[in-house]
Amino acid sequence: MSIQLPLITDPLLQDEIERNGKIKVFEPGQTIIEPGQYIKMVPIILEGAVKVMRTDEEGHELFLYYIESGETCAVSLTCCSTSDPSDIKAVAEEKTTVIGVPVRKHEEWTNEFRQWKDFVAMTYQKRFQEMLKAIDDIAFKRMDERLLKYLIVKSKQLNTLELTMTHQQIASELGTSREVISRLLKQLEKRKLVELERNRVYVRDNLAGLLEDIDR
Amino acid sequence: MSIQLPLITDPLLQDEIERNGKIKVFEPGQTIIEPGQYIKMVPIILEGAVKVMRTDEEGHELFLYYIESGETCAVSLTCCSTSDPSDIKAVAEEKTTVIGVPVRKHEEWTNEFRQWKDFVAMTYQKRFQEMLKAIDDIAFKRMDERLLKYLIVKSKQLNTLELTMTHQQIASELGTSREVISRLLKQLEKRKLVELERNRVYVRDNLAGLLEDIDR
DNA sequence: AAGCCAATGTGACAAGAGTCACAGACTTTT
DNA sequence: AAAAGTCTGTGACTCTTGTCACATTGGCTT
Repeated sequence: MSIQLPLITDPLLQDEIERNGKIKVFEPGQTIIEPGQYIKMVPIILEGAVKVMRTDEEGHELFLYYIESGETCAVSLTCCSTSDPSDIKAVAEEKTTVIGVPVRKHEEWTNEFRQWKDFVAMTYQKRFQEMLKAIDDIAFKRMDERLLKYLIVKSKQLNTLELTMTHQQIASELGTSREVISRLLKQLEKRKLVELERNRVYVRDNLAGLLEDIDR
Repeated sequence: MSIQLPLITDPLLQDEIERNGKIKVFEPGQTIIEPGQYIKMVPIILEGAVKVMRTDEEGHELFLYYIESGETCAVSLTCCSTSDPSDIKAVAEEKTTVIGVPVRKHEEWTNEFRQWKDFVAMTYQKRFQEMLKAIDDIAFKRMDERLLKYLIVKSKQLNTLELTMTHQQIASELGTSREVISRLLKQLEKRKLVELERNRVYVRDNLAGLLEDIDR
C-alpha cells in the first residue's frame, strides 16, 4: 500500500515514511490521545478525521479544531521535541487511519527533506490560525452563533446533513450544558434551520449554504 | 554590541544574526504589528517585552500573551513562510529592542544551524501552550479570576507592584467593559488585594504571591 | 479660582448562560 | 407488556456580564 499525501510528493520522503511509520486504525469515537499522556509518535492522518479538544481539570471539554487527512498535529510536534505530556485530547471522528512516525525520524527528516520541513511549518501555521479562530469564537461570539457554526462545520466535515449525536455531546464540545443546547436547537428548529429527532440533528440545506459567511 | 540570547550560544549563528539583523527600538505603547500588515522580518526581542493581542472586526481586543526578551514570535514565523498578513496586534509593553531577521535568512538558518531550528521549535511550543492557557482562561474562568491573574502576570512582567494604567485599558485587554473592571477592582480592594488610585493599580504583596496557584 | 476633561464609582436594568427540577417521549431490556 | 434507562423539552430561578445613565473625583489649563 502506498501513502498518498498531497503535500508530500518526494518519492524518497514517501518511502521513508512508509518504511518507518506504523499504521494504526481508530474506530469512530475512539480516543487517540488524552491529556497527561506522553506522545512518542508524530501521527499523520491518512484517512478520516480527528477532533482535537481542550479539557480543564473539572472535566469540561472544548472543541478546538479538526485534523483532516493529509495533516498532522502541531501539539504532538511540540510535545515530542520537549517530551512534555499532552495538553489536549484527540478523538477519532470517523474511522481513521493514522501513520505514526517516530520522533527521531521527524528530527532527521527536518534536516534532510525540504518537503518535510515545509509540511511541519504548514502544520504549525494552520493550527495556529485555527486556534485563533477558536479564540475568536469563544471570546466574541454568543452560544447560538457558535452552535450554528459548529453544526455547519461538523456537517461539512462528515459530509452529511444528518448528524447523529445527542444534545449532551454537542454541549460538551462547546463547553456548555445540555439544557442550553436543547433550547438553542429548538430555536434553530423554529427558524427552520434544522430538524430535530432523538439522537439526530438534521441540518437543512438552507443552513449548510451559510458556511462561507460564517467561516469568514 | 554583541547579542545575548540564552538559547543561542553558537558563535557562528550569533554572528550571522548580528550581521543580517536590523535593530529597532520601540517606545512603550508603540504598536509593532497591526492586523492586516505583512511581516517581512522575524523579530527577536533583545530587551523589553511585547504584548500580543487578538482583535476582532468591531475593534474588540483580547490579550493573548507576552513575548519576552530572548524570544521570538510564532505568528511572524508562520506568516512569513506563507506571506499572509498578520492576524494579531503586537504592542511594546516597555521600551523594547528588537532585532529583525530577514525571512530568507530564517529559512537558510533552519537548514544550517541546529540551534536555530531548536529555537524555532521552542518558540512554537511555548506559544502554543500560551494560546491553550489563554483559551482556558477565556472559556472556563470568570472575569474576576481573569482580572486577578492579569494583574499578577502584568506586575511580574513589569517587575513592579505599581501598575500605571486606567480601568479602560485593562478592560480592553480582557475584552470587557470599563464598568466591569471598575466594579471588580473595587471588590479586590475590599478584599485588600489591591489599592486603587487614579491611573494606578497597586498590587499588594499578599496578592503577588498567589501567582503559583493561579498559573498552575 | 474657575473651568474642563479624563478617570472612576455606582445604581438600575437587560441579556445570556448555567442550574435545578421535573415531565414526557422514545428505546432497550427483562 | 412492564420496567428501566436514555434523551429531550421546558419553566423558574440565579449569576455573571454588559449597558446606560449619571454623579463624583482628581488633575491640568487658562
